[in-house]
Amino acid sequence: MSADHKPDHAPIELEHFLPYRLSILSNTVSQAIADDYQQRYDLSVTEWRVMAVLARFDGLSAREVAERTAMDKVAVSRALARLVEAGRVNRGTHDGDKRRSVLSLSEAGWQVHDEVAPMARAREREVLAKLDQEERAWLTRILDKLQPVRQK
Amino acid sequence: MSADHKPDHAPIELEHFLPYRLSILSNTVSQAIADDYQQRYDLSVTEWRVMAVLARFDGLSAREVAERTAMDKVAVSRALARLVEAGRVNRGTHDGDKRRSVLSLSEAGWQVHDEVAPMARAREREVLAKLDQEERAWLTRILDKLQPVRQK
DNA sequence: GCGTTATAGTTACATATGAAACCATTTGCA
DNA sequence: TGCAAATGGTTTCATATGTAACTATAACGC
Repeated sequence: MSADHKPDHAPIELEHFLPYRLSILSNTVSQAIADDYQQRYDLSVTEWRVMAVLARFDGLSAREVAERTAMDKVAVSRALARLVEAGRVNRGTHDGDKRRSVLSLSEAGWQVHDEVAPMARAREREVLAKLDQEERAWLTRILDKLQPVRQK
Repeated sequence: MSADHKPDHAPIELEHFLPYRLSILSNTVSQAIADDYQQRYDLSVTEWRVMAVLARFDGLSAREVAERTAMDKVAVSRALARLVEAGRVNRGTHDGDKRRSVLSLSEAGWQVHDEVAPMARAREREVLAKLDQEERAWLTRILDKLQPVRQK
């Protein structure tokens, strides 16, 4: 009820606090997309991300997938276990290195990808539609500056 | 290795995909802050958020805390259980409604708050320091437009 | 070649999180 | 009043996630 201001304690105003705002926004956006496919395809966000990189980069190892998705290797391992189990990803062994896996989308995997990708893109467009051209350009520029480009 | 482009499948480029970028950025920023206090004060992010709103709004109920933190009531309930247990939050019962709790920071709670808040603010400044004045203004404007201002 | 160290990936454990069921109290209304 | 529906909050259960330990293979130094 009463919004007591305590000047001596300088409390943080969450609604203006960048980390908090980013967290809310990120969750809202990701959740909206996930809602589209999560139950329908029995596919988690991490699994979807793995599929997305395999769609672009065929034959990656699990470690490389982890790099490209910015997920840790355990998460990738688990996502892959489910994806292989579901027949959405083919897993082979690297010729010269038996530790490495060689991953690619299966036919079924491509089918799922080709249905989910447009939905994800559509949701992104919905979000970006709230901004005008100039704002979108600034957003890209700002994200580029804030993001410690970790492309290895 | 080979970055095969599959025009017939139109894979998503994660590194340009807004939801993905937001997710990475949000995690990076939040984690950096959490690292400052997490172990040192045995305080989780959710607990810290609860403390932050109680610092500003004294006497809230658990539900009101949930509203203000955009967390669900289960998460708030758990965070409060730990905070009360640790003696950082005082929990009373509302006069006219025995279901409601009446929450406020204890002395110890204020002490923790007064140490953590400056650290959080400093981290935020570090992030924002990567942007110039104009970019910061745009960022605020963009977040305002993307965020469906859910102040009830 | 052979032992040490590094790397790819999985497993185990402990903790976090969300959904639904649940209890207590209060509200709405016949 | 008195009872059905709503609300505040907690507990339960199933699942997700992170850290550390572990297995297998490969690379390095000599």
